[in-house]
Amino acid sequence: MFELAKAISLQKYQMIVKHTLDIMLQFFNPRLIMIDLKYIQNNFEEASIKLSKKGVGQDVLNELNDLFQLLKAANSKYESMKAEQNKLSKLFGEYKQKGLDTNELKDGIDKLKVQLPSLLEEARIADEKLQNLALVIPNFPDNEVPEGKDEDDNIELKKVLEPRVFDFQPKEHWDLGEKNGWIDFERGVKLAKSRFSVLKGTGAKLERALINFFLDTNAKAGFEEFNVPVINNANMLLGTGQLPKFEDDLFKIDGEELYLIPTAEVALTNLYNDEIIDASSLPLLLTAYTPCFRKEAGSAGRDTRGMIRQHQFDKVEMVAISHPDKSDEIFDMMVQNASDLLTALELPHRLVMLCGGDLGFGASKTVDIEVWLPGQGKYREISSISNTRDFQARRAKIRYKEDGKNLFVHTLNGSALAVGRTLIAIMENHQQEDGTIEIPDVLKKYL
RNA sequence: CGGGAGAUGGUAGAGCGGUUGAAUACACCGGUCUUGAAAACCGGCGAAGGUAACACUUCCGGGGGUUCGAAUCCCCCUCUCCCGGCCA
Repeated sequence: MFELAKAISLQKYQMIVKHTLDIMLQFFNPRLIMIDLKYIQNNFEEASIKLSKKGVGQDVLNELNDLFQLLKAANSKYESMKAEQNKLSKLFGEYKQKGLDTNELKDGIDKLKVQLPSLLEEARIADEKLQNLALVIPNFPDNEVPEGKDEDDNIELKKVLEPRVFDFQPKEHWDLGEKNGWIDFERGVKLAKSRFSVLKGTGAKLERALINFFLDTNAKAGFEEFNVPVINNANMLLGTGQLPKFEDDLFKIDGEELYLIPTAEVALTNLYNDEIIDASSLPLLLTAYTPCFRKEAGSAGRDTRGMIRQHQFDKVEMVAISHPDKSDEIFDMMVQNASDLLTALELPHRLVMLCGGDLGFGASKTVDIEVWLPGQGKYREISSISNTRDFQARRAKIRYKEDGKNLFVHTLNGSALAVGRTLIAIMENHQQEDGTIEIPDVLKKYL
């Protein structure tokens, strides 16, 4: 997922957002979409401890709180004066109807009208400043999320399946891919640029088989299949948290406020953008296959060889829109479902709880699933399941109605699974000494 | 890309300068009736902010303007629908 900016300072925040937000606000009205300011205000200590896990300094929270107070003060000043004006205008109408003299009223209104614009402007500026800052504050991590800086501080929860012992030197997937004629790296680069590749023959068929296998299995777990646009507008990317902070990671359509999605999470979650869902229809379990597009801006030099880190890759994604009371339960189910997919493919893997520093921007809790790659002799991420609690729901205005009240849902997302990396894992784990690859039984009926 | 129409609450659909946050219908929720359900009748029913609760503010696609006052008038933008061209 996205790299979290470390050691974030106020100035850096303001610089990062200014440009993108300016552009976006030309096209979209700035609705009040942000983290829970009231919670921060009422639980300042707790909030700052939580956010420090994600590297947010206390100065940022102080600034946020000050802006919030400023906005409230400016608003109430403006609103009471506006109320006065509305009252007089109403009277004006009545006077006119009765044929009374309105001159005095008009004078009163005129006096108020001189002051109103500056008060409104004051409130508007406070609101804009507040939002600029609030939109780049990451989600609060759960209490169970371990302290830590980076992936070295993540905690292994469990291992599933023992890595196979090879009686020969296992090859890396790029060797196997070329030897079997499944992957053509050169021509992928020719067609687009580096970090693109071409699958062919059985490689291409396996990719398709995996997609179908994943979708079918997810359906059995209760997820409804969707086919969604892979181009989404800026407002949707704002809703799930990719914008404004991570624009550099996205492919943008030239001249339009449209982006290629970096994950189907964006489209699936935002299906319910600005909607109020009846509590009785929760949870909504959604799944979709899409290609995903990422600039990998911060990853220069990493995984340049092979198919691990591409600008375009296939993924089957799960998304859940959940009642707040049920999201932990659903989270566990999603982790289990993703893990079961790997088990069915006979791929050794482990579950890892991400530490605060490695947690994504919108996540309050994330479990990564890492698959064993014998060629590299390492576990590598193949799925990432996150509970964002109400973080995305607030931004995307996804609510549910219960007992007449509108409340924010919880949203969750997780890969099930990254298709290209699964293909790699199959090649490396099920390779034979002669370089051929044994296809797992569950896939055979899909070929 | 060219020509026409439109954008109002969950949906349909009135309103076209004042007390209309918005008629009406359907949907939905509560009640009466019923063994239970349906029907009928009565009542409620958009959202955000704000408040202890009221008050109050904002929102009729988005932005700006006219006016004492705008869902209603004017300008710009976006989107949708119909007709024509192009095209999977």
